[in-house]
Amino acid sequence: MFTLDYKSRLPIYEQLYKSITKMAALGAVDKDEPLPSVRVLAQELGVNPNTVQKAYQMLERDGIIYSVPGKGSFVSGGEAAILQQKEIAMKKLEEAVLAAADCGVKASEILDTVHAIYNGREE
Amino acid sequence: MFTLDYKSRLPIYEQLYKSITKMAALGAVDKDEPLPSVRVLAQELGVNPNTVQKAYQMLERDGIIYSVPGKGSFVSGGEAAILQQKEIAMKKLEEAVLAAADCGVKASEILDTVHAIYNGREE
DNA sequence: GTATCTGTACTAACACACATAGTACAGTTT
DNA sequence: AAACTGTACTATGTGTGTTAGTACAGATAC
Repeated sequence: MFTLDYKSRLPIYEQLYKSITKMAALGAVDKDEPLPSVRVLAQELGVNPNTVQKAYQMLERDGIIYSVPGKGSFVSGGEAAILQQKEIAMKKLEEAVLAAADCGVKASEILDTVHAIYNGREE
Repeated sequence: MFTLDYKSRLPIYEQLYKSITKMAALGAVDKDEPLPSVRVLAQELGVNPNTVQKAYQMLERDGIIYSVPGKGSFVSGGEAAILQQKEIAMKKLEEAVLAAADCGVKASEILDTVHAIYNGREE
């Protein structure tokens, strides 16, 4: 269900956070759908329950999921996730464009790249 | 000369690496211009000489600078730096565009953003 | 030649964040 | 009652980044 890179510089709990946020944003999980329990997911991934809990807490703090003691954790409506993901993407886009411009890349080259990516997506 | 974020998750030696690479790529430092010595720069930045040396070693490994024992460290021609920076920027661009597309951002919106950035740069 | 700079190469120790291990408690479900 | 859920807490291990200190050889200036 999730793919982790245990050797990444990114902490496991952040990888989990990003994974679940992305799934929520893309609609891969439905609203109010239950997530695996802290203990179950920890065992599935081969990590400590504390690590999963940390990710869940961050997700709840940001409105991506909500947790009910005794019942479980569930994905909220995807709006918060979508907005967050879009904001991150646009910020990264701006950074990349500015960096490319600094290196002398022409606007046309950037635009061509964007076109190529969009064309490659729908075929 | 350099701005460091001592609390960043990015190690200081990597911040230094990126700073110097960017300066070399943008022509802010000339070819064969001497860099501050390991010890001097360390004192200026308030860090350990070992940390600076680590950055210099990585820079030399990647052809951004060259070091001569007994003499000092000097910036190479900026070509390697420019190529590397451009490659990084284009890769980030692709990532950002894909992420934005996943969130339902239209191609036109991306293109508008790119245009806005380029227009904002020359005025 | 001496002093002082340079890069380079080590070892030892400290600090911090991440992750683990274990325990405990209250609420929910069966 | 049993088995699950989230939550909270302490203690411990571990790896990485950083510091501290020392040492040596080459280059430069006096």
